[in-house]
Amino acid sequence: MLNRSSGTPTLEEVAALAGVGRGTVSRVINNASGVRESTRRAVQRAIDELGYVPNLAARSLAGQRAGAVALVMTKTDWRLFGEPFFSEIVSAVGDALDERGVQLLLTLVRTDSERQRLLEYVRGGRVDGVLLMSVSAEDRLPDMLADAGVPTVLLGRRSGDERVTYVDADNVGGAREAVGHLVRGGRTTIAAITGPPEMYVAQCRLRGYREALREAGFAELPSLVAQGDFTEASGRRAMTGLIERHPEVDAVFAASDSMAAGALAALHTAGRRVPKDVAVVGFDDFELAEQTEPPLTTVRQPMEEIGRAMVRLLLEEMSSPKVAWHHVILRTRLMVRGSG
Amino acid sequence: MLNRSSGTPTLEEVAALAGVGRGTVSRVINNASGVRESTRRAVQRAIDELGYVPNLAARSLAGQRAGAVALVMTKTDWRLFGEPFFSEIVSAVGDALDERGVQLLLTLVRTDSERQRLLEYVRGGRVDGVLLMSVSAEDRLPDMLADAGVPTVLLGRRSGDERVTYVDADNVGGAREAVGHLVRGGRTTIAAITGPPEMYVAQCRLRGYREALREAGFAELPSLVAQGDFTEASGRRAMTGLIERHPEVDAVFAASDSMAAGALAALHTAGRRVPKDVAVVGFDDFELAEQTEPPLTTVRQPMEEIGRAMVRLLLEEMSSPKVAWHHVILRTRLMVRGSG
DNA sequence: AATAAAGTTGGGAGCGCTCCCAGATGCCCG
DNA sequence: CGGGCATCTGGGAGCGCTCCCAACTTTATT
Repeated sequence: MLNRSSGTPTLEEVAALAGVGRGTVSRVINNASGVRESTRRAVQRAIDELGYVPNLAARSLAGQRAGAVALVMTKTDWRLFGEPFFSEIVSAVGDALDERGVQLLLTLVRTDSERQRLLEYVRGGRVDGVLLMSVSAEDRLPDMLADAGVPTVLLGRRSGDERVTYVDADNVGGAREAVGHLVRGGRTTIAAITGPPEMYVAQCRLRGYREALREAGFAELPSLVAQGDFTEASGRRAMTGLIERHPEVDAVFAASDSMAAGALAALHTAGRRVPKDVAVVGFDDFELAEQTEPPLTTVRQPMEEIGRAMVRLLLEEMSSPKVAWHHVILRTRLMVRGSG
Repeated sequence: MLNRSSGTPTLEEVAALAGVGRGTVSRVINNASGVRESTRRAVQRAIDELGYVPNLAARSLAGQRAGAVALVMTKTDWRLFGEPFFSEIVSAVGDALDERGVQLLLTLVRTDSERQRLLEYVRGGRVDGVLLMSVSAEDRLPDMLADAGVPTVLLGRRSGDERVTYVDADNVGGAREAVGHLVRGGRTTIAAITGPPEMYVAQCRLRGYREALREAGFAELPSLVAQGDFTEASGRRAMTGLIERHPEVDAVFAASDSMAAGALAALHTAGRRVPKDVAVVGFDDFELAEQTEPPLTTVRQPMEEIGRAMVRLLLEEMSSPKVAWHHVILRTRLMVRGSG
């Protein structure tokens, strides 16, 4: 009985209308090769006429795959959602996935029970792979997923020898470029405000700062490095201390825009003019960066590319038995604005 | 052949282990009635032993429903994601849905093509219902979904006579309470900074302001009402104009926290002290509100309840043939902080 | 022109689950 | 102690699709 013209049309109905078999229609909608062009067109016409949309459930059931991947973010990420940083990645990931006909499941992991549920989800075959937004160094989730045999790609890495596939920006290079820019601008006493030392990304950015100073032939004063925790308040505090210790400071590299904004505030309070007296450079290119007074010079990560790379690696890992960890490091770009 | 002990266990394997039929296991995992307690326990034991997780795809295919709902947000919403406003709703929605075993699909609709894709998705039966975050007045998406026969619930309404099920906060009441608070604080020249007049939510908040003035027996001066567009910059501009026109202004009700923050900045520039010279009250209770100097007194919407109500209405509409539009208006709460 | 080698196509056999009905079982009452 | 009714339980019939192999066409080769 194929003539029930009610409800959503099925593949079988398309086949009947086009006068071909199910297999052929399946090949057409999956863009598989081995279909004569004329046949393909006929099938396509039938699809359009019926307004056929493949049933996802049937597809996953028969195909033994979910046709969906999870984009997991932790509580912390959630906060940052409004930032271009994340929304751009999510957009890029969404686009790239859509092109492949893979569904994106945005998943929020805040508590341990939610983490457990994710694991269950994944093991239950509801998703074929997992994309993890920034994970902290002590988070074992990536390893658990890997152990469960689930294709996984990380955004950023937890340490220098990450054993899971990841995509990261060139934090060292970005920081070096930023500080190099300060050097070329004639600054001679360049301070740094770093992130938590246990975070790999903070280590990288600090390393870039050091390398740039060395390249410039500057001595490296430990007292010129103040530690923050990536928040605005910590940036303010760090900058205040820096001014006290080194009143002669004429530039500062902050390892995040938030801290740079804090530094800006502290400099303002201390009566220093930016960029005249002190140049400030941040990192991330958050929304915030364009709204500060003056607008922040900062290092931008190629979000679009990062998102696309993550998807590419994940799909690769999904299709072929995992043979290796892939690591992709993407170049950053210095956005020169008013602050330095 | 049931003894292939490889891969994910199936319902059939659970049934075999428990010594019952498929139907019984199905009843147990779906919490259906009509299973003897002893049988239920035996099945549960088998489920635990095998670590059985139902296959979602098979379930939707057989059950003729997707078991998922989409939470749709527009480009604008995306921006606001970091705000408690949205993340709280998403959390609440996610929790409520999880309890019902329904999957949440976070969907981003930025372009027309994405809007088209959503429609296709929905029509393709990939989701059973749609939750729409703030939609603008001229957006026809809700109607299109309704026409397609898809259960839909809106957050907020597009106009006074919205013909789709929605959940909204009591914007009028919230504004009235905020302005009433200003009145009780002894303020006599209370200005308002409104949102775009074509937005229903802006109209409501303005109405609340007017009602409160009327209640207090104050005359309503049109020149005391300045228009903004919910952004910080517009709030700053509006406040500057207000100060020029009415140097005697001693309080301002801003229809959003962002605009209130802008007003704060403008007042600061003009040398007015807050709350001594001018009291400021916002609306939304965004993250921002606690960080301003001084912290912003504002109107908070019951996000948790809003999210839960949306889910409840959606599930209701999904299970029963749509017979009526449901409208739920939730009470707001005035958060009194330092600014007024 | 015959035969081999590609290139195409149809459709059977499930994927794991829900729905639903027939059959089995248990229980109460006369 | 048997009939009748309510309560449980088993399993057949799909849900719509992909995979895959056999069958059929077309084209190239000798």
